[in-house]
Amino acid sequence: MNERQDTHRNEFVRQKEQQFDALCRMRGLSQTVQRRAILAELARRTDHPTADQLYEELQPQFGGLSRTTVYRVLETFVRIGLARRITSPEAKARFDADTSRHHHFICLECGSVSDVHDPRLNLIELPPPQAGDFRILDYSITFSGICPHCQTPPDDSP
Amino acid sequence: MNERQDTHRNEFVRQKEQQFDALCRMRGLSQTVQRRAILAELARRTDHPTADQLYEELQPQFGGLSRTTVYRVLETFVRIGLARRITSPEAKARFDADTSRHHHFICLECGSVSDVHDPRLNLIELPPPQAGDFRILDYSITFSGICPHCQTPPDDSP
DNA sequence: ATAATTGCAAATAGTTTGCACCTAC
DNA sequence: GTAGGTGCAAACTATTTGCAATTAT
Repeated sequence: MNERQDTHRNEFVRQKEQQFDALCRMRGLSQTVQRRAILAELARRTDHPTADQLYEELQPQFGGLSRTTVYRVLETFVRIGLARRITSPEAKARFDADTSRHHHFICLECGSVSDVHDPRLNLIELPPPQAGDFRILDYSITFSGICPHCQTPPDDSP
Repeated sequence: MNERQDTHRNEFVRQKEQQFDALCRMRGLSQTVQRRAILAELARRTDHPTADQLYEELQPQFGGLSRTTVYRVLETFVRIGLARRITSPEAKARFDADTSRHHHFICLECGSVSDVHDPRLNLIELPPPQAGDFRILDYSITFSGICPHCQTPPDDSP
């Protein structure tokens, strides 16, 4: 029943390992045991684990793995485009008095959040998909990029 | 130049205060100075402030406001539907080895995150709006609701 | 009056940093 | 051999909790 899914997953893991290999060579990064293990575990899982969850899973398998390393390796993966960080860059809660459905833009540079009022987005009749027993109550679109304020970055050029 | 915007904002603040009033009466909540002040400040701002930003802004204005209270009041606002929390419920970073564009479902109950593979979402040609000097690099849709696992909640009924 | 709410201080959770040792290339 | 990577302990930041004092109704 899960055989086909497993096959897909294994194929995905293999792809990721290859990509890792290539990226390391390209960027002059070391292929350490820790990085391999963390990547394999992250690629194998579909539940979007936290750093801590990965640590808890891997630590027993080879002693002396450090939580710190997991955090650092994940950061590296994100930097080189091998993985993505779900949820906002700065992990602090932000609040909005506007409870109507609308969307947000988050600046990757400064972390600021602004409302997105593109009329086209309101035309999209996003059909709360009832699929797979998920009871979808709401949705929101988060755009990410560079805000006007950060377009001309901290004047480094003379 | 900002006159019209200011008018709108003030109107919005007023609406919010009314809503607060109604909700308090309905739910038997106290209308404290702190709650009024935090609501007014949150409603006035459009930058989706963090609890700390609100605290820093309000604290000087009336001595003895506590950070704790700001956190608690915001939580209350969210609970009664007066405000929204941007970013995921549990504010920890989650990672995903799948770097292709796809979307997520987050369970409001248990905080689990799963991929959303609704084909209709891929049809939506979301036009990275260049509007207002925002350089939009990416976007993702986050659905929220109740996951299959949490549909029949922790058996409280006898 | 009395039940809800606040403030303080201390605890907790997630994440980062400094520095000495270790390892991949 | 050496630059880059790791582990440990300690620091930091965001948030929560216990409890006594205060305030809204």
